[in-house]
Amino acid sequence: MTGRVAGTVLYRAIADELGQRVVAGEWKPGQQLPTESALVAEFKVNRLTIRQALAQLQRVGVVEICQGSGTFVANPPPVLEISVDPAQQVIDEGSVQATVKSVTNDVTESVIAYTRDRNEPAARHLRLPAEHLGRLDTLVGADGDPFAVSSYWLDDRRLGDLAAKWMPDGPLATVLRDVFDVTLYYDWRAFSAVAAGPIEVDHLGGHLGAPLIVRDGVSVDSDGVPVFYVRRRIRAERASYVVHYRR
Amino acid sequence: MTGRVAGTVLYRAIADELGQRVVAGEWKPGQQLPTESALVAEFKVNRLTIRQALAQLQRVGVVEICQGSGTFVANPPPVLEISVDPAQQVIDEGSVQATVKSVTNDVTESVIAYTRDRNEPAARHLRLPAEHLGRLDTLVGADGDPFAVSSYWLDDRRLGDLAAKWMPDGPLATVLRDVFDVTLYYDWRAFSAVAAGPIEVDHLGGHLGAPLIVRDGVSVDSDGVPVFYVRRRIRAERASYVVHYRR
DNA sequence: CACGATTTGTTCGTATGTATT
DNA sequence: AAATACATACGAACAAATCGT
Repeated sequence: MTGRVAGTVLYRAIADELGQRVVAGEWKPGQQLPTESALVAEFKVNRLTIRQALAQLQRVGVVEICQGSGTFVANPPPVLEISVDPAQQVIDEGSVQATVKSVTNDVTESVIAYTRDRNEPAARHLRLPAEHLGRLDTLVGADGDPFAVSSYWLDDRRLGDLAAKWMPDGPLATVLRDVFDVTLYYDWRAFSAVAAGPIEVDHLGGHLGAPLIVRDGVSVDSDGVPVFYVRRRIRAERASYVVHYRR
Repeated sequence: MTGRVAGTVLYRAIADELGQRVVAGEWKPGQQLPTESALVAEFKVNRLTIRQALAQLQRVGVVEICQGSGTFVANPPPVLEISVDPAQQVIDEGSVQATVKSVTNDVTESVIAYTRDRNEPAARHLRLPAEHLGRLDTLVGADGDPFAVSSYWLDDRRLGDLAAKWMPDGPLATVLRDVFDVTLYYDWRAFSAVAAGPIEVDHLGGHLGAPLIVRDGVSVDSDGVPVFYVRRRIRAERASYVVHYRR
C-alpha cells in the first residue's frame, strides 16, 4: 500500500524538484518556466521524461502548459464561494446571483445545445420513461468568463421548446417562470467530482482529466413534481460550495 | 473555443474508439481489455500511442490500468451518500456513522501522522499564529476499505498530544470528548475538488491526478472557539454529499 | 499580413525495469 | 523460476500553435 519513496522514478523526482522550486518562489505565478529543451539540458534526461514531469505538475495544478508559448506557473484564480442554504427553497432569478455574490456580480447562462438523450439515471430521478427525455446543455458565465457547464434533463413533451424560447443570458429559472409559468423549488442537491472530458475542456478550458466539481440534483414545481434533473460541472480551482451551520 | 473534432490526433481517436466499445459492452466492467501489444497489433501504431489512449481513458475513469496484470473496464464501486444537514450541529461518535449509513455500517478512523505544519490558511481559520499549528493526518475506512484521508490543523498547545491519546478506530469526535472533554459543533463546511497527489494515491489508491472530493471546514467547541480546521479528501467515485431541502 | 523562429504536441522505434500470475 | 503485462527511459523526427519581425 505504502508506495516507494518519490524519487526512485526519474520523472517524479524531477516533478518534485520543479514543484519545490515553484513553491520556493523561484518562478512567480504567471511567470514562464524554462523551456523543455532547457530542462533537458539541465537535468540531462530525455525530453519525454521532462514532459512527464511537467504533465504531472499540470495535473496537480501547479503549472499551466501552453502549446507554442511555454509552461507557466499557474496563478490562482479568484474562487467563488457559492453558499448552500437548505432553508431557501424557491429558485428565482435572483437566487443564482445571490449565492455567488461574494466575488462576482454578473452571472449569465446561455444555451449550448438541446438534444434527445436517453439517460437512465436522469429518467429515474424524473420518474419518466427514457424516451420522453430531453437534454439541455448550457454555459454559465461569471463576469464574462466561462464558469460552468450545466446539463438539464427534462420532459421533452412539457419543456421541449425551452431552448427555442430561451431569453438571452437566462438564467433558466427566469425562462421557466416567465414563459412556462413554472416556479422552481429545490428538492435535493449533491456534490461530487469528476475528471474533465473533451466537452468540458472545450467550454471551460483546462486540460483533459482536470478535476471538476459536480453539483447535481432535482428541482420540482409547486406541486412537488420533478421539473428537471441537473448536472453542473465547474473547474475545481474556480469555486467551492459553502454550508454554514446555525446555532 | 470549440475545439476540433476528436480524431485528428491518433491517440484520441483510439481512445474514443475504445471508449465507445466499452460503453457498447464489448468488455463488461471488471473484464480485461486486450493487452497493449494486442492493441498495437490491431491499430498498427506505436505502443506509446496506445498507452496515451489508455491513459486518457483511465483519467476519465473508464478503465483501470494495473501493472503486471492488465487493463480492465472500471468497476463502478458503491457510492456512499453522505448527508449534509445544517440543522444538526453537534458532532458526536454516532454522527459520522449516521451520515454514511446508506451503504456502510463500519466507519473507522486511524492516525497516519502528526506533524508541525505552518499552513497559513489554516492558521487564519483558527485565528492562531502559525507557529502553534499542528497537523494530524488520519485515514478513514469504510467497511474495511480505505475511504478518505483527513488532515486536521489544530492548536498544538491545546491538542498536541491528541495523536498519542488516540483510541483505536477513532473517530476523532470520541477522542476529543472522552479524553479532552471537548464537545464539537460544526461551524462551516465547504465542498470542492482537487487532483490526487502522491499522498492520496498511497492511501486511497487510484492514480495521480484522479479527481478527489474535498470537504473542508471548521469545527468549534461549545464556546464557539475554533478547535480544528479539517480538510478531507475522498475518491470521487466513492461518495457524494447530499443536501435535502425542506418544504 | 506573411514568414520564420521558438515552443509545445504527437508519433515512431528500441531497450530495460518492475509487478503480477 | 519463467512468462506476461504494464512502467520508465532514451533517441529522433515532424506537426501544430504562438509570437515577434
